[in-house]
Amino acid sequence: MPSEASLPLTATVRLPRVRGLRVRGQILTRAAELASIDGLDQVSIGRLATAMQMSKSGLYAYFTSKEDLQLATIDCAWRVFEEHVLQPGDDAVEALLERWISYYEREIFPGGCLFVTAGMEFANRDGPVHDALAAALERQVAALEGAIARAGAAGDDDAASLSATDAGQVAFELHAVLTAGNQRFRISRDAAAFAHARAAIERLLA
Amino acid sequence: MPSEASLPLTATVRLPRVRGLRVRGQILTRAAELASIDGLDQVSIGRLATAMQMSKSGLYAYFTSKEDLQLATIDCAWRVFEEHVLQPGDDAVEALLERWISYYEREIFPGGCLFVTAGMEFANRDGPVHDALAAALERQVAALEGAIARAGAAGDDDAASLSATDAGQVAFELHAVLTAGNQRFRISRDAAAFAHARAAIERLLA
DNA sequence: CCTACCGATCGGTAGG
DNA sequence: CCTACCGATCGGTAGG
Repeated sequence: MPSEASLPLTATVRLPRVRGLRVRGQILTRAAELASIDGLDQVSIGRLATAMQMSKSGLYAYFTSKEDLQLATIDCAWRVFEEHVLQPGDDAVEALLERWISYYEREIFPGGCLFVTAGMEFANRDGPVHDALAAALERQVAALEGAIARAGAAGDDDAASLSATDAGQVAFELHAVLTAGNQRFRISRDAAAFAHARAAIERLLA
Repeated sequence: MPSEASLPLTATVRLPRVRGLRVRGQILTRAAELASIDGLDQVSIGRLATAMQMSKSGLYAYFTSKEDLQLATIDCAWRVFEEHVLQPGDDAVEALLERWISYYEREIFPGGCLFVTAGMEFANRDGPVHDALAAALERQVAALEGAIARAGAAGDDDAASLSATDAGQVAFELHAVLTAGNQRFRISRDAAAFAHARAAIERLLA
């Protein structure tokens, strides 16, 4: 029995497992791209398999069901959002907001923010996918609220008066303006939407 | 040939045509309800036929294709929006905005505003359905802009300074806040979203 | 308005 | 990871 442990299991098992994780990541990235354009539900197992040049049942080696795939896709998309908007160091409100708009503007997801699209898609349904999307929305607003509160605590010029009114209220308004910028850019295909969003933010922070 | 005109065609043709229009209206109302909940694409001919207790091909007596049905549904939903929000007489900005929020709050469409849901659903697609939804969004913003401009012209106290800044910018922000209220109410199922929206409006008009 | 049908695609499974 | 298959549903048509 102890001899089992000395077998080169790490080599024969861990390597494919690492590769499997990498492939899984590639599938999820592709799924998030497609979902941002067409919505989560439109990303069928068949279409995604074709896009990845594998068979449908090949995908089922990585995901147990479509819902499982959708949840993993949301997770992947959230990590992308965090990486581009929340984590890059400078957590001043203005810097955070500019990164946020720029993340829409540069089309990090080719179809715009996945959370706006998929959020409304699942708004009226129940279940884990709805809950994951609702949680992502809450986390987005909480990130804004946190940045406002931190700015107020640091004694920032405008920011202090901002959090004095109500950080939650300002966070709602900022989030509304940000997502409206994305929304109007996607639907009207007019980059003026971002100019509107930036002007609104300037007014809000003044 | 002139005798044809004296035949009672009006009785045998117009009556069924009137009934046909009424049935068509009922189908579209049901379609708009379902689409507000699940999205336009999820309203399949089969599901809608079952909901109306008729056969699929029965529906094809009223619509030539699914796209035709979707365009007619958008038309129907717009008329409902107009009736509840735009037309009721008092075109002061505050009254218009209160009707708008109330229209979300009372769930005139059971799944919230069809234009927000379907707008994002078709945001990245091309074709007549996208164009119809984009036009509806533009008309919504234009209605807000018009109300602001009229208030400014009438020499309203706050309103004059409002349109002085930029009616288009204020309309963008009001629309952002309105739709964000609907969005967060649908996803988070928390009526506090409307309190946020009302507070935002008060701040914007002050 | 109906029944009956078309080919395509859906999510998912069997068996390897 | 594959082929081959399942029942269900899709948009749409034929023919009445």
